Amino acid sequence: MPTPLVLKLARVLDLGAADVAALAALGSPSRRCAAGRSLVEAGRRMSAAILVHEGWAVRHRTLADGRRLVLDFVLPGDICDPAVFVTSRADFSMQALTDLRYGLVQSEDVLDLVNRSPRIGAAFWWAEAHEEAITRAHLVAIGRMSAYERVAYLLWELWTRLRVVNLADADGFEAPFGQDVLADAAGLSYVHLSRTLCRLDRDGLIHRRPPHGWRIPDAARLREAMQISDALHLTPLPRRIQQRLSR
Amino acid sequence: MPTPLVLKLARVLDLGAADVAALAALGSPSRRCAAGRSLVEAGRRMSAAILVHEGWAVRHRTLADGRRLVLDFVLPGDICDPAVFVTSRADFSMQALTDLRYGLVQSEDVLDLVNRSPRIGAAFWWAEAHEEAITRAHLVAIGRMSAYERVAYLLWELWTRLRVVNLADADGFEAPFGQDVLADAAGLSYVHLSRTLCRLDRDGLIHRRPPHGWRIPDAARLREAMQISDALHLTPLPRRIQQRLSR
DNA sequence: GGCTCCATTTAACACAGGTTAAGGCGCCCG
DNA sequence: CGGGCGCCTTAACCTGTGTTAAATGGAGCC
Repeated sequence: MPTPLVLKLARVLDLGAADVAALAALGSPSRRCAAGRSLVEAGRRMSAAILVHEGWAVRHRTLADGRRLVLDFVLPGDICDPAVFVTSRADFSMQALTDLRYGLVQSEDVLDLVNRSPRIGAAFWWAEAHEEAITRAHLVAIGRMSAYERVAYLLWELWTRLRVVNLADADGFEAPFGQDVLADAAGLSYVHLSRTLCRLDRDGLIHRRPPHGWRIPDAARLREAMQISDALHLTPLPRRIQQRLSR
Repeated sequence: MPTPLVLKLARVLDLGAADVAALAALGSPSRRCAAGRSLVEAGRRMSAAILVHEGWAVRHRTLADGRRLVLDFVLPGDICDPAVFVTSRADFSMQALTDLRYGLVQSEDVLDLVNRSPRIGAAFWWAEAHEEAITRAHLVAIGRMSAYERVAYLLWELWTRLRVVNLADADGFEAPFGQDVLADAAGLSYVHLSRTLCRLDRDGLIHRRPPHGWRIPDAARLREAMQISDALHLTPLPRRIQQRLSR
């Protein structure tokens, strides 16, 4: 069974057996972290990238008066801050939503890896660019979409990302968090988030199976509701580029 | 006179004369583009990163029904999409706000540069991470700050970034665009943006000198208004990392 | 100087979403 | 089996921001 990171990268890069082995070894030994704990604290100096093997986390940021925004969800196979080594201090916090299994990749090691193997390098680059694309889409959603569209978008994004790493099935997924987290990701109050979910439910765009099940009865209608098109860079790289990586 | 890119990177990395020369040569020959023209169209395949030498641009995204969000401003010294080579299609559009002088760096060349010189590589990495930090801060601003705080934040961000490349002075800057652009960056209607600017003006946080002058009479009070702390990774990299780049 | 054009401001009104508070419901635990 | 506790939902009300439209003001031009 390939690791989630390999699953993700395999759709973008042609990976040889050696690459797969190298990627599978990334972030060992694995460490654990209990649900609710913070792995990264905004403002702290960071010395390693965090590769999540198993479990869910969020990156978020809290304003002086407690208002919080969830920047994104960190899923298995995600590298939180692949560019640590050029980043002086964390500009976000990271918190485990479930018990977590993860690994660290020290800044210096990232640098060496990237320099030594163009393919692993590309993997880190891609991870960084992917993360940025997600953040940009999120920005558009929060900046210009209505609550209804925005929540539809977030659910679709999660579902899409989970399917890539085989953690969702064709008609829905399990998400281990409460509505407060989703509200902070959507930039809504939890009350209005609840209203909005009920509407999506009533309209048949989603179906909730408590406590944590989200079914998507009609993917096409959900996509239609969200006004934005899929642009998470999940398609394979052009051959031209791939060849340059093979040296 | 160092190029804006060099000015920016010099605060993060210790650059030798050779590095400076290499960076100064990036993105030649320079090309021109008239104000208002699009340089990148969302959904198109991109084949080069764009290094802006002179002038202002924005990256933005438009929904099906015309609602638009400005993702960020592209200033001299900024590399738009340093990670092009791992990115399949543009997920944003880019438009010149003024006449522009810029250069292209072909995807394949980025890859070679990055692999050949660890220092130039780090420069691209840093540019990508910096861009992402800006986007994240923007996300927090739009997601959880009031219109007042948010506009204060955007003006402060522009001012800060411009000072890094010597394009602003100690008490303000010139920004060559109308309120509609700023409104799309703040995720507000232009009417409410105008109201908000007037309030900021009345409160003495900013002073506008038409048509394009923005004075900041009291930087401390502006920062106070914005609830968020500077986190654009503009501080030097740790020595430990720098040493690894010198090989 | 007066006209036109464009960007900005003001005004009046509408509505999405926030706030506060109360109610429902399932789940754990005694 | 009953009580209590979290979480989610509903309701009523309030406010910030959007919308539409008209007024103002400055820059260029005749």
